[in-house]
Amino acid sequence: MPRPRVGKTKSSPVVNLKVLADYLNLTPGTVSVVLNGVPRASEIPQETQDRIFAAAQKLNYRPNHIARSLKNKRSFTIGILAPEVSEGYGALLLNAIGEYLIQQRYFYFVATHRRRPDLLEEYPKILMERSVEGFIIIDTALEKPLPLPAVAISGHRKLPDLTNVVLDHDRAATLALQHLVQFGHKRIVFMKGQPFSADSEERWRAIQQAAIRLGIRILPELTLQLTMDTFSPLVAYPVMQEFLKKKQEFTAVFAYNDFSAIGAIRSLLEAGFKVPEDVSVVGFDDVNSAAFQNPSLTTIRQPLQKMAEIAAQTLLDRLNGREVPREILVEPELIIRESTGLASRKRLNTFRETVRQG
Amino acid sequence: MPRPRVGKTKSSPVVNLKVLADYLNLTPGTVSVVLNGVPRASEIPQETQDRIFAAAQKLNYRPNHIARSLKNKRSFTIGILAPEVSEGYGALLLNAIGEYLIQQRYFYFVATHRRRPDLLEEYPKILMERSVEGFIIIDTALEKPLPLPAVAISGHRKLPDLTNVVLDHDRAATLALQHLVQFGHKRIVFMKGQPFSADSEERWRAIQQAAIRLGIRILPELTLQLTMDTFSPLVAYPVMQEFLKKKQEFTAVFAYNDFSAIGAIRSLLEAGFKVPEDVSVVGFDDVNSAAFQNPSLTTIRQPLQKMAEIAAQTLLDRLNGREVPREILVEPELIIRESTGLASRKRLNTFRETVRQG
DNA sequence: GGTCTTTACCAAAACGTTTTGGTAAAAGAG
DNA sequence: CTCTTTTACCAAAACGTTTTGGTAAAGACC
Repeated sequence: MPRPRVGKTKSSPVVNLKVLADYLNLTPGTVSVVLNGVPRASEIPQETQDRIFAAAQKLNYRPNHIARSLKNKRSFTIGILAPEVSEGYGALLLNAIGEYLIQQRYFYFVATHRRRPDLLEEYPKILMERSVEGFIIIDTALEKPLPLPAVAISGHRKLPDLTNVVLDHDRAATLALQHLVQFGHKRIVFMKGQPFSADSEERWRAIQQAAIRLGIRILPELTLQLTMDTFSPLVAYPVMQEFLKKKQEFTAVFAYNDFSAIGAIRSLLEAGFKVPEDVSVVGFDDVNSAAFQNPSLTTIRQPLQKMAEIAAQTLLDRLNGREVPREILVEPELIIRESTGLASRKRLNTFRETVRQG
Repeated sequence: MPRPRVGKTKSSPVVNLKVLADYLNLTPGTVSVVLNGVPRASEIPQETQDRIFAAAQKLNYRPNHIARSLKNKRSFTIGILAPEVSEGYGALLLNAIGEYLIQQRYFYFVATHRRRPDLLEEYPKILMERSVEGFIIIDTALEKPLPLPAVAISGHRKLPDLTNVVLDHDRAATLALQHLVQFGHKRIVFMKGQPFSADSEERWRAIQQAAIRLGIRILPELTLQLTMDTFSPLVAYPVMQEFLKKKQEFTAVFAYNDFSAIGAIRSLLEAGFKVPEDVSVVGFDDVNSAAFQNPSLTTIRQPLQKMAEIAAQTLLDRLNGREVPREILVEPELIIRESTGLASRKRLNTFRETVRQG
């Protein structure tokens, strides 16, 4: 370990309880009691209390959070585990989590494991060395339970002392498919999320179920599997390109998320399809930029900031000894924009032509 | 302060130096010396050292980082100040900073001040209570110097003990304008960044200078001022709408960043303009989704991950006692995609028609 | 004026480390 | 066999808090 050569640039004599107490001709213990307003502070006369507060203000005393944590065994810090701080999903969540936490005087450490199993094993431990009090897990499929209270956003494993904040995927699938059905779509391309993505399985289950209910057939030849580990539109772009080579008939795409929708649209446009005239596309998430795509994205909105807030609040509740539910369901919303439209017979035909001419 | 009711779910007896030492029939001091491999460890015979390491492994001893920080006065934690964790810019930076830091066994706290002066005043102090060793400042115009070493990304104020990591804005402006000039653009709409955005001033200065060099006139009636405090495309959408009502002649837009470019394009398309046939648009930043816009964005790429890494590395160097420069310049790159094209006379005329017919 | 309460504090231990000054015991020197 | 050196540790203090058991001094009471 390197020598501690770090420090204050200005060597202003750091004022701790000791120097504050000396200044007041009191002991640190007394000052601490008053400053923290614990019950026993009532033993101290008002006059002295005023003196203490005044001096603390004057000397600009700031308690050392580290010393305090050591003594109290509370760090007011939580750990966040995520595959990465991604542009849409991750940033939105992190921002909302951070806002809530800082209001409650908590902070967070984030460890991005890039889905590497060794890091997924290691990082929780490092975070615990740092005395985090609990975890928020984002888009991460845990193998083992964590030894501290945790809340998962888009996790689905039932694990001890873990609360899952999950979207109502059944409702989400129904909203999306209903919308497409109403526009007359029958041959719909579905994208299955990457196997490592926490939502993939559950969402796919929900889609299959909704499809049955709505009388839509999910055709293997129209089912695409995402594999690339990225949040960029690249996740779907080549997959869609490959698919188009097979010249299948279809009039709509239900993407795994907004970024895959964006990548797919890009690929469709390059191949000469028009969106939504030839092909309708539905996204998922409603990231900030979805509304500003061209065409703007019809999508299933996940209330991400709300989910983030719920997650943070639930964890803090749990940390402060309250009972919390094992699962919290949040409702999606269908946001209709420009990327979906009628699948008329005529359009289907033009579309066929397009395809045949390649 | 609430009673510390928090804790391990499983009450596995937490193993600290004391219990490890007891287990070994040694004292904590001895064990510490060996485990840390400090020079004096050579006094301890190899056999004992092996015993210690074996026991540490067996009991799964993890040093308490808080206690260690208290003693060593090193927290291996830095503070990040940013207006928010935004979707493009912020997320990209945070991700890269985090990757670098965690490799060096550092972590960060982020405080998002939403440009509120009171929070900008308060948060650095809270972060310092938490014993951060230094700061990374993102897109934040500091009023006063911070009392700890700091590195600013896109900051321009010269302050003591602060290193600025800045883009070469002169080069950036030249690249963009040259590109437009080569395509024959003369009447170019410029966007000035929000006054509170750290890059606004410097970038505008660079643009003005480059314009003179390249013989382009910056016309007041073609100069747009952004004001909205958001990283979403909404930042430019209404501004462009307003501008279009004035029916000015122009063939290109140099946006303040990618999101404002996206918002502007949206607005142009809605008004019936074609991009790039009628109007060319140049963005700035090259966020992940820029390549997947439709049309894909021609833009000035800021090497954000590189800047983030430089910032993190520089701060750590400084913290470990090395000399660091006051300013580090990074080079932009022109990424030519679909949103720019020729401004031919003919096109200008068609464009005029379009405008006249409103 | 002695005893009992109350008031207004203090002293010391503890949290889990690291660091430094010692020191018994063993080994080596003569 | 004594004296010195080396070996292999230990003991205690310190980091900045919080908490708890005390305790002098002042006041109340008879």
